[in-house]
Amino acid sequence: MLGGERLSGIIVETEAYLGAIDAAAHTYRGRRTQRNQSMFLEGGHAYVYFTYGMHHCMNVVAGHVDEPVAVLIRALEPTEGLDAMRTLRPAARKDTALCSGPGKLCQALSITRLLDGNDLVTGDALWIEQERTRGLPVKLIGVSPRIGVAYAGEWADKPLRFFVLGNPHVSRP
DNA sequence: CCCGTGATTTAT
DNA sequence: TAAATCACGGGG
Repeated sequence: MLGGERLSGIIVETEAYLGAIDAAAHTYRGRRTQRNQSMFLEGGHAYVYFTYGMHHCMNVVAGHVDEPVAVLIRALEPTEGLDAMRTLRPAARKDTALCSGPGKLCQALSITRLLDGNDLVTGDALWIEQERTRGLPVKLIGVSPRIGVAYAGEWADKPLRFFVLGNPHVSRP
């Protein structure tokens, strides 16, 4: 929600981060810091962090308490509040550039660290609902290695990115 | 391709 | 305390 208006989209691209064993995860080897502490919450909470001096990224915590696994939301197909999103993201020249990346979608929906740790099930500022007008056939789910984790050794190549095949709002095919 | 930008982490 | 890093995005 932003100023009483609802900004929303359908999740079309995600990546899984598997906790202490995953060299690409912020919680690799059980690291627990001020930044990543919300990854240790019960599943259904948000983990929002700030990086590169200008971008935010949003994750959905996916494990139980002290089991720090999460799903990074990498792209949305925007559905409500497109005009507000265009204002929030002046650099986006086409609507497919509004939410086609983890930093982009946070800018488009005004998601910042202020929302870190929020409950995405019961929240009224930031939440996730089941998408109920369109199903997604399993055959339309693409799988690939994760993006931007080349430093992670063997974990760099694991097939942990999932996206909707052919959807133009995905960050890259 | 290269660069901004600054919080966070990791090394002294 | 200091240096390096970074789950990115925009512009050339």
